[in-house]
Amino acid sequence: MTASIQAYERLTRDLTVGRYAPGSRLPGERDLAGQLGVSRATLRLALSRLESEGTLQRSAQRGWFVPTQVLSEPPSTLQSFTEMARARGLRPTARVMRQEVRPASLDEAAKLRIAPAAPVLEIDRLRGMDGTPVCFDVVVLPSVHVEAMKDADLTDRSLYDELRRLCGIEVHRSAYTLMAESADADLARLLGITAGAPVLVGDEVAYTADGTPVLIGHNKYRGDAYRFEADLFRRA
Amino acid sequence: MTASIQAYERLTRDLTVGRYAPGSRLPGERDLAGQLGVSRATLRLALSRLESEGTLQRSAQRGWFVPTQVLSEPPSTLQSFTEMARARGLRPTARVMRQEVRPASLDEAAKLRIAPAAPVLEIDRLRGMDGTPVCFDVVVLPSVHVEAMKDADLTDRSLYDELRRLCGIEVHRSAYTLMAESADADLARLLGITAGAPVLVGDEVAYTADGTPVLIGHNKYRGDAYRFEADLFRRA
DNA sequence: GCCTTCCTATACCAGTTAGTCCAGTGCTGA
DNA sequence: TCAGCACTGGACTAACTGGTATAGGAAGGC
Repeated sequence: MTASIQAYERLTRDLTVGRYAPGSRLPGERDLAGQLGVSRATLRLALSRLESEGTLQRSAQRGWFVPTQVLSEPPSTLQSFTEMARARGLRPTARVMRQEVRPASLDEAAKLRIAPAAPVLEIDRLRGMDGTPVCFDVVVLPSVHVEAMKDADLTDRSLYDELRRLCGIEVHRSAYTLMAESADADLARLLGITAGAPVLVGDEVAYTADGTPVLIGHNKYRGDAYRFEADLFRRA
Repeated sequence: MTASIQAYERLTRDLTVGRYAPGSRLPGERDLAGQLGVSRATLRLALSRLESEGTLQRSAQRGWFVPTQVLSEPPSTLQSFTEMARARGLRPTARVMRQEVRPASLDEAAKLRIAPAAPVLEIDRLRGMDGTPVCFDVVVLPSVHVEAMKDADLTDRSLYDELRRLCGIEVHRSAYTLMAESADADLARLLGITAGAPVLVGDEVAYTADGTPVLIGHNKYRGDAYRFEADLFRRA
């Protein structure tokens, strides 16, 4: 049994036993090393291990702290499907079902601020997590990005990543609308649910930092497999 | 990550999110340092950085002020049902169906950060616009507000308004979760829809500016009569 | 003998803390 | 009108913190 493992186990015991209260600061590394009878370098090995498993939190030049069990606040940020899946430890998948250039509808032209019937690229994808289909995803890109994206392979890839890589475009803001609907027969078959089952429908217009529309999104999520989370703030 | 940078980011977030109104004075450096869990010297590093980029203005011997010109558009804003209806030119209604004190469940106690089985006030309301039922709304308030609110008349009134009037409480942030479900028979009858029709279910925990939980909300909206809109921002 | 691995000991650095003292501001009450 | 006073940011200090780099000792395998 090495000294660093002994120090680790001793600290683990002290922490589980409540010797150091949640939120409190541990004694300095020099003191702690003395108390445990090991050198500072050895103690730091043990502390790093405790940090990596979340038992302790380090704060440079301030000390080591016992985490408070306060649930973390989910920030109100825009996460792509890919990022969301990865944050949950799941593998995001995407099967491209359609990828073609067509004229923009009036509504799309208005949202993207382009001319009606100007060419747009529509990409339909069935998205899943760990293989289970979760969402049917339609994206419409304006003419300026058609050339760069019309032959891009978006299978199992993040659209946001490809937009950045191929067009140098960074999505900054997204106007999102959510509603609940019933699945029709086609959608039900794609998502593996029964017709009439509830789906969460998200309509999105994404913009760059300077306010240029980048894409229109239309997502239909399985009601039982997806929830939407956001932080809302009240205007002062 | 140094403590001063953490303090800087926390303040930036609070400012963009509207925690401190434009033109208002921040708490004194000593108070603010305490709130952020950082020493005054470290806080002043963060404040100086915010001043150099124009986010804050200092006034010696008086305090730190938020510039009057708006800094940036805040993320998705929180609108009460009442405000939302009025913004659409509709008359908000609310029929109180239940208003009683009961012990908190384990889950509620955790979310409200109170003791399990501590008394909470549950208020069930059927909310409508121009008389048409749109939403079944359950709110749970923690023990501290039970006395002030337990006999309040919330018929056709905004809960947020009454909280401000009777408890001096201002809701600042709300963590919102949305999902799609099917209406069961009871809910369908209340909302005047058929059983199995899609409903948009919102779960909410609302907080004051200092992070104290104020209420838990559980709202079930008619899928065909309500959409949820938000602006989401991508983390820089 | 020679290498690796683990540990100890020491020193220095930059960031942080707690504390003190100061002068200016703004309110209150005589 | 003015004195008193609580509070503010401004400035500074001494002590302490983790982060990092260095050198050396002890044990074990080859």
